[in-house]
Amino acid sequence: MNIYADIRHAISTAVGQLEERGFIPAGSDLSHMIVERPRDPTHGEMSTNVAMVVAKHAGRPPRKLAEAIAEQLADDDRIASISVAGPGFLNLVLRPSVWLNIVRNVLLQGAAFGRSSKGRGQRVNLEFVSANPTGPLHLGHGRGAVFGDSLGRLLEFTGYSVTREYYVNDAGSQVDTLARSAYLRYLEAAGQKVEFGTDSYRGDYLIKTGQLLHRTFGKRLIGAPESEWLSDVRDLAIESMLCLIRSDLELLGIEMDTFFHERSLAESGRIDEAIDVLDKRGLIYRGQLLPPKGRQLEDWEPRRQTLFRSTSHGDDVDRPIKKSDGSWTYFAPDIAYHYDKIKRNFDELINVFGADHGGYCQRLRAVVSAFSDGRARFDIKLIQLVNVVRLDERLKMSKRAGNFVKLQDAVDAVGADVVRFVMLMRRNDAPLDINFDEVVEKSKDNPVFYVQYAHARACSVQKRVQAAGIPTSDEQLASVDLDRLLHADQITLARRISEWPRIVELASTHREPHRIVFFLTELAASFHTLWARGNTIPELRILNADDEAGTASRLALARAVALVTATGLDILGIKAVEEM
RNA sequence: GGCCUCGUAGCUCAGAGGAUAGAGCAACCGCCUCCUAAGCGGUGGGUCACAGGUUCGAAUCCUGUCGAGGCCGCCA
Repeated sequence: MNIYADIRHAISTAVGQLEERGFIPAGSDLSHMIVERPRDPTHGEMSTNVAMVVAKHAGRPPRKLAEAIAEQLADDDRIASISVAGPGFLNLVLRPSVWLNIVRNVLLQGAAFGRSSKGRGQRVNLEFVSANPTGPLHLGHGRGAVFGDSLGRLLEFTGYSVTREYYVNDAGSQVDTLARSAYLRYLEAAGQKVEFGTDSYRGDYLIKTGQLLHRTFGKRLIGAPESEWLSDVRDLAIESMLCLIRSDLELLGIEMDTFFHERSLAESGRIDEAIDVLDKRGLIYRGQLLPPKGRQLEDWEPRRQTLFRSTSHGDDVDRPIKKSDGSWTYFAPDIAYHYDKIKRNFDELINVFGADHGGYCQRLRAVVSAFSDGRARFDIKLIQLVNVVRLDERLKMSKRAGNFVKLQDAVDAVGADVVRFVMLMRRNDAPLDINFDEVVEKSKDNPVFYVQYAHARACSVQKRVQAAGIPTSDEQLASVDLDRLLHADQITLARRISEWPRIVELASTHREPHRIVFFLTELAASFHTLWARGNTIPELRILNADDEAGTASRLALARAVALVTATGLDILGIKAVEEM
């Protein structure tokens, strides 16, 4: 139940009635109508711009139109008062019982409150993380992982069917580098002294892989030419890195549905197949690219290459799919990969990429557009950098530099819930600074605890009452008289709770899980406010032994807060704590 | 040079084309005999980078300028 949608519907109906009466011509376009909570509380509890949207079409001044619509709405028993303001806003105040009934609904629906079927079961392919299988995940990967997973939960909550997919880059030269590095660790495990070049992965996470190689192959690979061991070592090293990555993801409660291996594309001839499809559409040609301007390439020479005419699908320059030696570029398997996604018949593709892939978006859009004749919905969410801030020090993470912060270290330090929450506090396209000192603070400076604390407080009163033997199941609370919750702070809280379905819908539509975080913080604030008010106004204290009926209704409100908070945290992939 | 993402309070950031642009932090002043003070209330703080345009109305949409970060053929 979304009260904003309900009232919006009532207003649409009112406009329809005015059309029927001939007050305004038929065919009003209400697509720009907004029904929202005004920022300024003196503008009522709900406001709409409908009169201004329709004014031109209606050929009447907005204020006159607003008055007519207000008249139509006069019989609606949900509306306590309605007024015309400013250039033609309609400001509504609803009867308190409307908000309180929503609270009752929360108790009846529990975790299902706010759930919707907006997505109508549409199948979404959600690709995220997709980090190269050459080492453990760092914080930057973690941000993409948390974002992707929470977005998946959000979409599922709103009626989509989500496939979480990880694209494993196991075919490029970086996995050969991985294999050579693992081989060095293997020699080390066999008791040899080795030296690591600058072009190898020197992280100690490969030590175990080296030992595993030693256990598997014994001394057989020592001194053998690379051509004899590379492929075996590579396979084992990749598998070992994927284990590492999977366990990193597990730390955050993330489980992928599909690991799609790049190598499977070349092996099954699917790259040729995909390029063929493009070729038949006249999008593949041999040609020469201009050198990038404003940037010095020392060894630049003009070369003829096989190119994809991405410019005919919105890209700003055509893209090479083959190197001059005739082998595929990185782009070619990606083309095949997205061809495969489209053939799997998803209604929508969403890719979660790191910011360094920004320059890659347009050509991928061109690919998807070319394969689907512009019909497939395709969204790329770029995840900006994560900086770890400690005092004035900002350490940028770079995988090769070795001074990156491992995801696992962060989770060990502050816990998975805190890591997840912090990662989701910013829009995905804004850089994120994490101050680990602040994030473990147990105060309102730390939004994780602020939200958790609200939930814990709400739970604590319930436990006390339960201990006293008073029944407090959600069902029982749903049947108590809520209409006695008439204090402004109580109604404010009920209103806040009522916004939840709308927030969920907005977050889902925009694919922005951070909106959930902001809502939960505001909900917690409203609850803390009411709670503290109980210190000065005894009637607002939730528990009052002399007033059982009042206690039950206030408890119902608190329980609704706990339910919505827990539901919201669940979308973020965070456990709500009951005691702190 | 081109492309991408941005530019909002001292700091970190929200902001479905709507009204006098909001939080939190930091600063200052208050609130525990009493449900978790891990909390609450109050005060101060703004040329929404800049300039045009679109319209009843722009932080939001369009164009340009400036600034930050990211990316730009045989790396993935």
